[in-house]
Amino acid sequence: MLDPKGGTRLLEPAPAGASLLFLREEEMRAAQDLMFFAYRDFTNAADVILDELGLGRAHHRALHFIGGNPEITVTDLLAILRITKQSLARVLGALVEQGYVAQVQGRADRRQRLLTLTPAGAELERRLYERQRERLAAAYREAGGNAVEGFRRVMRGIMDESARAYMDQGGTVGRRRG
Amino acid sequence: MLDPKGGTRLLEPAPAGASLLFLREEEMRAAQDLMFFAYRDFTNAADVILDELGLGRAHHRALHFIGGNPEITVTDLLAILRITKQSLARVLGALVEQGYVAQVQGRADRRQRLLTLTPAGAELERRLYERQRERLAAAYREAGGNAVEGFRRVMRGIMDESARAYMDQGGTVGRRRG
DNA sequence: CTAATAAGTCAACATAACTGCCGTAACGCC
DNA sequence: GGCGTTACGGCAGTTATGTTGACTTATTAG
Repeated sequence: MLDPKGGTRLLEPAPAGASLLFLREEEMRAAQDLMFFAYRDFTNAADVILDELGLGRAHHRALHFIGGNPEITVTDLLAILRITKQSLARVLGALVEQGYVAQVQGRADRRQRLLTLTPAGAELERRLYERQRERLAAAYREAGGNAVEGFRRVMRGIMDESARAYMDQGGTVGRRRG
Repeated sequence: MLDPKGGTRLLEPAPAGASLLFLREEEMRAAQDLMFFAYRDFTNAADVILDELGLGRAHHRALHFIGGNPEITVTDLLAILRITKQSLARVLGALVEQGYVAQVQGRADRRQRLLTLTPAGAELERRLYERQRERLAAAYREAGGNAVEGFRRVMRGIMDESARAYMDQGGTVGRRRG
């Protein structure tokens, strides 16, 4: 009654009652592989550009989320990246020094140093984005719209509640909207 | 005509004809977010256990792929992980020393040191797997079978050809089959 | 006025990756 | 049977990215 599919016609002899369990385990193991390989090759896509500039993936992540959240506070960015202030400071320091990120004092709260991409930062972020876009777009195209919707749903299910909330706000930290 | 949704009720003035392009860009940016958050929380799932044992994610990855490929050669494992010999040596050394991985000399080729999980290694790998399984299974359950198939197709499309080949062999390096 | 918050900073450390180079043993071919 | 290649291991040094804990300063808020 737990099996909606009914028959279990297997090609190999299987221990009685274990076949569904076995199939699920295979499926979960395969999912682990999917996560590893897809993420590895997705992140690799931008590495050529980063290497040229002597930047790393941490810089890319910062550029990505600052780009998506102009005037984000340091605290909010830390919450998204889930790294420590020190780790971010190193990365952010390099990005500011090299003119990719600008910091301006908050107007409502002058303790804040709001982060925004400079034109150079926006251009770099776009170049990095393009590389990953190529991979993603190709995968989306091959898989089709239906598959993409399924992909979204599963990925959403894997992430934390807080990440889901972030995505529900259209990939922003929730303040502005236009 | 390019906009399938009809109305473009934007809060900001938008360049004419850019709406479809805009939607695709939003979609691709959202996909980057999906990759980041899902992978982050997927890998986090096993961290509690790893921390207790003083191991890292690199050890987990090695355990995972050795578990899925008993008697894998060092060279094959390096090709899967795409790290250098030195990086693997550190991780593998710890796993062997702590009794999670056994090395036996190859029979056909005695230069090889075939890697296999010991019973303790298999048990640890299973504990780590269980943590990630919970997350994946919950996401799969919520999303439904159709979505899972789409997820698979998209993830497959994102990864390299060599990774696809690996997955086509049922998540093995291609030699044995049972 | 005082406590809490936002941000920055210093020092020290851990990890997981990298490079380049060298050595040994075993395989495989001409 | 010798020689080039492969599989594996190891050394030394470097880099990228993360960590902790303690401390400072400016500013906000109760």
